[in-house]
Order: sequence, then C-alpha cells, then structure tokens
Amino acid sequence: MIKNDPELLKRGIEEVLPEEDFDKKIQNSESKQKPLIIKAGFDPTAPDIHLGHTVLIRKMRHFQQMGHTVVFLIGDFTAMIGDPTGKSETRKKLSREEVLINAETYKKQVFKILDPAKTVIEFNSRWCSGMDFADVLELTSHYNVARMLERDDFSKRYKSGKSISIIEFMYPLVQGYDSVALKADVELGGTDQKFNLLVGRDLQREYGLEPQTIMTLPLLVGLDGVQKMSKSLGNYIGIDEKPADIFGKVMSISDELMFTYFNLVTDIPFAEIEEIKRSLKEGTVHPRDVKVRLAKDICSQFYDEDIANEAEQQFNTVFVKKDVPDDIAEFKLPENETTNGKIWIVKLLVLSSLAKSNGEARRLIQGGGVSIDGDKISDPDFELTVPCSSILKVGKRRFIKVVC
RNA sequence: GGUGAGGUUCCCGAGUGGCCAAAGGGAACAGACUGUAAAUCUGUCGGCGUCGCCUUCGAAGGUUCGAAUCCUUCUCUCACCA
Repeated sequence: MIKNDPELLKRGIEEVLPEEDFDKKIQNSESKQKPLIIKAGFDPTAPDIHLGHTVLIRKMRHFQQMGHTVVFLIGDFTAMIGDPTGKSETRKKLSREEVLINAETYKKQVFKILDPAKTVIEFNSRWCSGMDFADVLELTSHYNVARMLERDDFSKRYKSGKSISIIEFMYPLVQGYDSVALKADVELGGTDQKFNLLVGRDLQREYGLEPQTIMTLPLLVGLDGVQKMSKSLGNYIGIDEKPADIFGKVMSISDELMFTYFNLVTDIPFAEIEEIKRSLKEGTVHPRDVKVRLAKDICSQFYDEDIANEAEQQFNTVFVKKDVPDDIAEFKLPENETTNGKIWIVKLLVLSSLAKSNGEARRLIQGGGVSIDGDKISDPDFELTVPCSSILKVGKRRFIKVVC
C-alpha cells in the first residue's frame, strides 16, 4: 500500500534533482501502487552511526513508511579496493571479514531506525566482483573526462596541477553503476555526494534505464555548533549511547542549533515547530523546555518513551537538583592501597580513573572540581579515612561510588 | 630521477646554542555566571606524594660545560621540475 506524504518526503532536504521528475515519480508510484526503489550507499569502514548519519537514514525511513522499497547498499567492493592515493584514512583497504563484521554492526544500529522487514540490504560486490575487464571498459566508455572534471573537487585539483588518480574517476562510475544494477528510482546522499549521484543518473540513461532522481541531505552540525557532526571531531551523539548521555548531549546544544535538529532529526510537524518558535519569541515558553522536548524525542527514537522519561528525570536529578544519579559506577577500593585506614585523595582519584595522573588529580582539586559526599576538597595533600560507600564527584557529571 | 622546503607537546603553529616543559591560538578539563544552554570571564593543560627532580621537539649517532636549535646518516611529508 503506497500513500505518499510529499511534505514529509521533502522535509529537511537540501535538493531534489530534477524536482518535477521526483513529483511525477511519487505520483505514479501511488496511482499504480508500485513502490519506488530508494537507494542509499554506505561505506563499510565506519560502522559507528551517529545522529548526523540519521538525517539520511531517517529519510529512508520516511520512504519506507509510505510503502517504498529501501535498499541499504553497502559498498563492500569499493572498500576492498581501498584508496591508492592513501590520503584519506577512512578509505583503508578492508578484508572480506572486516567488511562482514562492519556490515553486521551497521545492521544492528540501523534497524533502530529502519524497518527490517522493509529494508533490502545489498552489497555492491554482488555485481562488481563478477565484472571482467571488458565490462569495465564498457562502463568507462559511457562517461567522459570533460564531464568527470565538472566535479568541483576534480576541477580544482586539475587546474592547480594536483594529482588525480585514475581510480578516483572510477569511484563515481562504480557508484553510478550500482544504480544501474539496482534500477534505482531515487538515490539519497549527503550534499557532498551530489556529483556522484548525478553520475548514476547519467549511467542509467546510457544503459537504457529511466534515470534516477537524486535527493541530497544536509550535513548535521555537531555539538560544538560549528563543524559537521563527526566521530573524529568528537562532537557527535552516537545512536548506541546510553539514554542519559543522548539526553544530556542534546541539552548541551545551543538554542540556535535546536531548530536545525528539530527539522532534521525529528518528525514533529512544521506547523508545530513554527508554533514553538512563536511562543519562544513571545516568551510564553522557556527555551529549556523546548530543548527537553527535543531531547526526549531523539532519545525515544533509539529507545522508547519510558526510557526517555527516565533519562529526563535523571538529568533533572543531576543537573537541576545537583543530586546524585541512581545508577552510578562503583569502584572497589583495594585494601592494600590504604594505610591505617586512610588514603590520599590524589591516589584515590587516579585509582578510580577519575583522573589520568597525579598531576591531573591535583589540578582538579586545586581548581575546585572535586567533592566527596558533597563536601568540596581543596587540599591536594588531603588524606581521608577510607570512604566506604561515599560518592566521589569530579566536575558536574562524573561520579563514582567507592565500595570496600 | 633532480631541486627546494619541512617534520615541535591532542591539533595548528612560534622558537636557529643556555633565560625552554618550550610563545600564541584552537580543542579539552575545572571554576564563576546559567537553562548541564550558548556566549562571556577565570584557571589548568608532559610525568613524579611537585618550591625540586625526571622524560619530551621524526629516528639513531656526534660536536659542546650545555642541543628543539649545530653536524652526520636514516626516515617520512610537501612543493616545483622531469
């Protein structure tokens, strides 16, 4: 059963090309009740999915909800070739085993968002590894260098005389050929993928298929509010993180960024978001409460509503009431580390891994960031009597319960 | 293959013989202010039970009372030429 919701489909996207084409396709699919094939490719090197990736994955789910077929394509063949220029760390050559392990990890995470029953998982090695040299030459004959150089990245490098490896020309072709093999109707990708997606369109036409429509999605800005969300920058929210962490991280984003998140990573209707914005301007709602709503929404996407509510409560306990959370990591104090029932505070911090070194522990103490059972400790030479079942706190959110 | 420039503490980047655990910025961490906001301000930011000592400036040797700084070899990166 296909029932489209054009508003939801076009929500939060960067571009649809060509737009009329897309409109026609979704109308046709609905009137003929024939699902569209929606393709999105993933690199199997980075199986840690974060909120930034979900912008795309959520779009896939939108299509799913409306009855279309979603193909989650894992670029295993591409990953097995690697990147000979060796510039990009993320394109290391992967073995068959690594690819399979990563693929499993992907599935586990991605099905927090996608409906497994409606998702086709594909590997591009299925058609790529069977191609012989003649097939490859055939493929290359369908594209030309001038068009390849239209890609911004290539043209810049070409003009400035920097190297472009031939295999770099092959990547768009392989990706495009995937669309041919899958007979994709729509391909989704990040804005940085625009060129590659368009190559798919051209190749499909060359191979006598109806060319796909492409849909690009914006890159989500990370927690720092400046750079795109990425694991290497550490400004991300992983979808496998604990509910309390997801909640807390969402709460830490700036108010300006909040609406970008509402738009890109929730399905809260536009009208409602506009309403919220208005109330904020009028001052009838507190920005904090709006952010709580966002945090709960995101949290329940990866868990459920009850857990999201729990996360909120815990958040309130720790940060609003400045109390201690319920589930708190315990640290077993080894007996041989104490002398006459006493232990040096610095040593305790290091042993419980709240500090990496004595020096760091001292600094934290001197900076006023350490407390035990609510009492601030300011003397780095302090010896305390063995603090059984005491709560040791560093900063605002690092707690540990000492047990003996 | 040739020529030139360079590899500095998490990152960028100053430092060309002692005043260097190494300027400045960013990130990070603590504190203040708050809504755990953001912004801002303050402090810290190699190790050591720390007013002193130890280990760091691509790697290994060497010169020197003393080396991130000078020399030799190696290694890697980048740019230009071919």
